[in-house]
Amino acid sequence: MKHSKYDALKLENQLCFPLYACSREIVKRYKPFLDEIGLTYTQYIVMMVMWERKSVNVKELGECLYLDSGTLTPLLKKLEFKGYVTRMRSDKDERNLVVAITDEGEKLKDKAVEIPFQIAGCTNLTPEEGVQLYGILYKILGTNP
Amino acid sequence: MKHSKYDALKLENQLCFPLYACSREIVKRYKPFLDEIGLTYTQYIVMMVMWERKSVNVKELGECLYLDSGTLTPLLKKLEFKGYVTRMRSDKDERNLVVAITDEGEKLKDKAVEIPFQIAGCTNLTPEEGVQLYGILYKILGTNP
DNA sequence: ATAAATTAAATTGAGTGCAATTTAATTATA
DNA sequence: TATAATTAAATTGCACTCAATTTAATTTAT
Repeated sequence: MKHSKYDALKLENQLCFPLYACSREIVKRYKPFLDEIGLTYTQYIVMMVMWERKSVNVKELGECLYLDSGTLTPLLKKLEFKGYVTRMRSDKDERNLVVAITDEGEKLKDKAVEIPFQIAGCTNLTPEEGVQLYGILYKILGTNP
Repeated sequence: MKHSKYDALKLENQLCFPLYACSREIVKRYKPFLDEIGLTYTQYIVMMVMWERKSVNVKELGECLYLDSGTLTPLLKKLEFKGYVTRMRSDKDERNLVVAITDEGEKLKDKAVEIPFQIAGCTNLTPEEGVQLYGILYKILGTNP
């Protein structure tokens, strides 16, 4: 096998590329299930936070999801329009926007609860591989660049 | 620890979420290096294919990168405008668009060759973890949903 | 040979992502 | 206490990403 100083530039020698491709691939596999409840993938993970926390401000949401207000502001307006959350400035500090789940949003949880089980079979990872992957990904996320 | 039937909907119990977050995080870490050569991450992986293959059609490129013409067509027009590739219909089959690297595109490779080494230190994974991650990601990509 | 089916790109439109800037509110400081 | 610095969202603008449709070329089936 011939070597060149350019080997490091080959797609097959990258870790970033399969990570990027895999991420998009998995989101694509969620789509048919998310379509049934009318959410995009990003809206779904926002709702996951809402189902757990009931009420958060945009900053906290951004910290949970690694997203900023440029992404979240229009997305939250859509979720508000669909009736799943409310958006109100905080009384204590009017810079903060409090996002709170509605009854409709709570109801959606009962439809969404099936999704993790429906999606479970869509990769062929062993439980050990799942655990490994989880650990490695969070190790990367924990690294300050 | 209390359990609920909604546990599977918690963000911390998802594999897809850290994958999605990690992918975006890594692309973000490439940005300062890619800025120096004036490419976006997606343009960079397209150029990686071009540096290896010299000439491909859009379909092949899409298969390599898991992207479709909706993403590739405008992106390739930008790379053509920058002078790194040419775009020409195939003589044999005019449905195919042949994308070929230019001399300018080849020159860019010498600037880009440093990037994999500059980026190498940006995660704290052990070599074993890198290999594990690589294997697991390609296992997922190889799964037909 | 011609019509029907298939294929490859391009186009369209909705929805992110994100860097950079702006606006408004709050806090820290001279 | 005015002013400066900081903070939280919103806004702006550019670049994807992808489903669905359209257009044009080629194959297949009649």
